[in-house]
Amino acid sequence: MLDQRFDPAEAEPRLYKAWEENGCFKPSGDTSAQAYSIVIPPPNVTGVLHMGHALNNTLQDVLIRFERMRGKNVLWQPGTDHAGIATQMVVERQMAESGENITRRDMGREAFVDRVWEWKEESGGAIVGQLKRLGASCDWSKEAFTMGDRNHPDNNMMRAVTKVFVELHKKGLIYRDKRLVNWDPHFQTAISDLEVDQREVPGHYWHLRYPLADGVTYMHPIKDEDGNTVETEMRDYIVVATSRPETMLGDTGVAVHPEDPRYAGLIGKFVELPIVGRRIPIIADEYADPDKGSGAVKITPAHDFNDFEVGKRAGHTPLNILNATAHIVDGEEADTAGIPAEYRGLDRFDARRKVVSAFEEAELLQEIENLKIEQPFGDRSNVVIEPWMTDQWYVDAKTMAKPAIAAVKEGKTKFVPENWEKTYFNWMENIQPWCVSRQLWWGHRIPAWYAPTIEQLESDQAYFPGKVFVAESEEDMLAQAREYYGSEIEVSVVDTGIGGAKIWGGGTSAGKASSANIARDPDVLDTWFSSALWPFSTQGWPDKTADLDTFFPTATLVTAFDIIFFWVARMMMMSLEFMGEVPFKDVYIHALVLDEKGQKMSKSKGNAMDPLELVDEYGADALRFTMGRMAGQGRNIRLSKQAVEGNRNFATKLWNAARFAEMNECGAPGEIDYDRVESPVNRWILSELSQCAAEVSKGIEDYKFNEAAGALYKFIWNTLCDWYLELIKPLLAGMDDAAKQETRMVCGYVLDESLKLLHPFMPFVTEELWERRAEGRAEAKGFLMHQSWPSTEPFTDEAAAEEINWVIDMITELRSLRNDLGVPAGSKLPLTLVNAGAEIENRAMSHEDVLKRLARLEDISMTDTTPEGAVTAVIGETMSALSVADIVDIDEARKRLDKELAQLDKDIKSTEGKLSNEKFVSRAPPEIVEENRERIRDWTTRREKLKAARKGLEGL
RNA sequence: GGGCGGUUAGCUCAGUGGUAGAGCACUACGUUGACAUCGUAGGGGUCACAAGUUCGAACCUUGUACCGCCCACCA
Repeated sequence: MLDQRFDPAEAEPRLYKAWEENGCFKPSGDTSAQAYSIVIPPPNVTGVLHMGHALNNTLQDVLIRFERMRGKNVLWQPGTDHAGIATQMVVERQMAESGENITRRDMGREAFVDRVWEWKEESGGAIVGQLKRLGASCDWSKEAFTMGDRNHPDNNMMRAVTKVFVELHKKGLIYRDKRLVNWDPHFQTAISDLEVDQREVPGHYWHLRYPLADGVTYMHPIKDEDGNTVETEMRDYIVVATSRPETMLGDTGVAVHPEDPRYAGLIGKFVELPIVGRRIPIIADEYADPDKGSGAVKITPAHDFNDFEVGKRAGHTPLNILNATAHIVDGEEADTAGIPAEYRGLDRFDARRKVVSAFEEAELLQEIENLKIEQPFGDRSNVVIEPWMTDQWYVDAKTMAKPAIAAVKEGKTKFVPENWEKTYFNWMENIQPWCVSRQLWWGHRIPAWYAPTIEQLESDQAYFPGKVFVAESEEDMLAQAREYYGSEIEVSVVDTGIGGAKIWGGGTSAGKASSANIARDPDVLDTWFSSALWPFSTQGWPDKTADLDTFFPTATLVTAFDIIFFWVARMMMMSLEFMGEVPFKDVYIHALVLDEKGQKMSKSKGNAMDPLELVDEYGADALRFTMGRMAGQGRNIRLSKQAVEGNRNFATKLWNAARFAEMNECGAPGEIDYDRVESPVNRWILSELSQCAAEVSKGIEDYKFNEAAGALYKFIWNTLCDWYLELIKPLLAGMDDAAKQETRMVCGYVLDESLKLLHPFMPFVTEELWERRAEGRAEAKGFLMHQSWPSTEPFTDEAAAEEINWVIDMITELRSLRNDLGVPAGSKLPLTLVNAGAEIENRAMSHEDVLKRLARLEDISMTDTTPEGAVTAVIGETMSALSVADIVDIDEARKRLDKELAQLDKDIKSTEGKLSNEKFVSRAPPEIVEENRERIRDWTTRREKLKAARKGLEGL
């Protein structure tokens, strides 16, 4: 006997364990079947399941369970991402909080990395357990990690990353370059453009006067509000504006537009840079916009991306004024830039204040403008990013993007919804070199080594970068080195163990002429570098494996749009380069999960909903179904607790339908022969079922999860429970054994088929019912999750549908009538059908039990003449008489008829108008015209009957 | 500055040319041994605005307004 209700808290862990222990998530291995694979977007190993994960993984699991039931050889590849900065951050924080009073630098690189591994093994990957609670049917035996397994240093994940780096380097697609990067002074590492957030913050423009050198003056025009020059003023200075005054310490020039008449005479002259006293030239460059600010712009090539380009054009050597922690430089660099002692070592913001007050004191501060400015912030550190000159490794993304663009253009990979292709193209066509080196310790170490060149060695010079060896292993590197140096020179590998890009900038003393010290690049690769290989590295690449053959390329990638650039684009590039194929056929981009007010959920806003709490409260099925029902294409999803509650109720509804089936001995018949089903109500539900099956399949195939889930909701609740189960009650309680047997069989069958259709969305409650409806069935036939997907062949019986729909309409209208006329809910009415005609009379008689039961009728009789002293109404097209005694509100009956007559008149009139329009009749498709004609005929008949009924009410 | 999307019932949203829909909320009534995590019935919308295309527009076109988001080096 089924319990009163489903208990997710008890059932879900039990069912999940059973699936897992029975290897249900593994591919079927049926090589004759089509392979279907999805790689999970690997959550950070530090991650905690949030709503985005819940949506993302629910949708993947729906696809996976659907295709598995359709008989494909299915793999859902799980795993986690080592998440360089995030993980290093977590462990460092933990160390700080533990009171050990030891920093990562105190520990040294090796010990720290060990510590991170320990953390990963002990407390990392909690999210995996959370995915299991959602019901994710990943093949956990294949769980992967972007850093591989430290106990097997030869693991393929490590080899894959190294191989890719080395080969790209060989092809010239990875190179070293010294240029401006986005430098994060908090983490002291370079980050990529994508890891920088532009945020609007309150700020200022300081308008600074730079005195002209050599006594030069010029006439500056003063304009009025309309832009007309009203007077001119003689100036011995030029005004520049900046939001970062401290950068003036590194200015190498002032640029004006070559055609700006105001400054034409100043080009080639110099300004005397305050504070540092350096003479810097006024140059002409089109970058200077005459309409912005004063039209003159200070140029700081070492600390601004635009200025870098301008400086390069003008032949200026960039002057670095900041160190890795964004303090003003000291020592040699400070000497070069002429930075006064009192500025050296200052924090950048202290330096800013000091610079501003120096200008103020010198009466060179023309104006301070208060406004909002866009500033770059590190997306993880939340500190202001500085453009900074460093040596880094870059991937030539521009070259690699070309095939990736073509593949989408050719339709080898499709975006769903399609409009995301635009976003993809826009990004790819304007792609910048991808900075892949990070000054961190946690990650894939760059397989590059630096050594002195032979010339440097001979002259005992400091070397940097010297000779660069890029190799898949230290042995390979040493082989290269021996070949390079010859047998005379001894080679030894040293590990400086110190991170930070600048270590190479200072120069390292060379070894003696007879021996060369070689040091490995201390930096690691951007986490996304290894994530980019995920679709093939997880299948064993670079080894040739059976899994790689079978499951690459994958079928579908399911992800949110915010990851298109970080991940999708890079997987495309890497797959095409190394596998010669796209990594996935479809990219389904789903919505973001927002709160009820449409705000992004975040911990800091305090509006984050915890998916696990919802699972605790309502069950995983309810949350999953909610996600499914809301996952249309494009839109954001606003999640509310109420919605989840409603879908929990849906699960309860299903559960109770199963209880009803159990009580009425509607068992599990297995396959049934549709042709032998006779009763219209049973034939009708079978046709409704087949339609539902088709809609669910189509919905999932087209990634219209909301349509699939909506069809299920409607079928199970509104069709199956509200009507079918009610309509068969008389049959199940009746004396006709044949009909009873047939109905039990069909009811049981439809319920089982519904469980299959619902399973991808609600795996737990359906699996539980599958087993509970026929004890031991799981053992005999296997789990529900391994059953075959229901047929989507249409089964229709129009006659049965028409008949049952007539019954449904009749009941609905009678119920509505009773309500409107104030008939007490408990009282049973006698119903008389007037001149109904043979077909209707037959229907009424064959469904008498159901009509009486569901419309609360005393009895049903037929007559040829309108009865005296009765209230008549029109139901469908049949005039029906009800005894006056039962009707509480005759006035309401009149009103009801009047209202309906008025509406009918209006409808008829407007449709007649349409039909009398010659253009409509001649140009509209004939079936539409006919539809309108028929409508008028029906309405007119009905109107006649309504009028007669209304007349009958006059005297009452 | 460029791009994308949105505007339909009180709320959250479906609905891509043929009589405006669902869930929740609301109102009334609850009887039938699957279900009160429920049932039955009901109220509620010039589909943001304007012009156009069409026999016919929530839907196609153009424009306007407002709201989101993404990308971009404005001193």
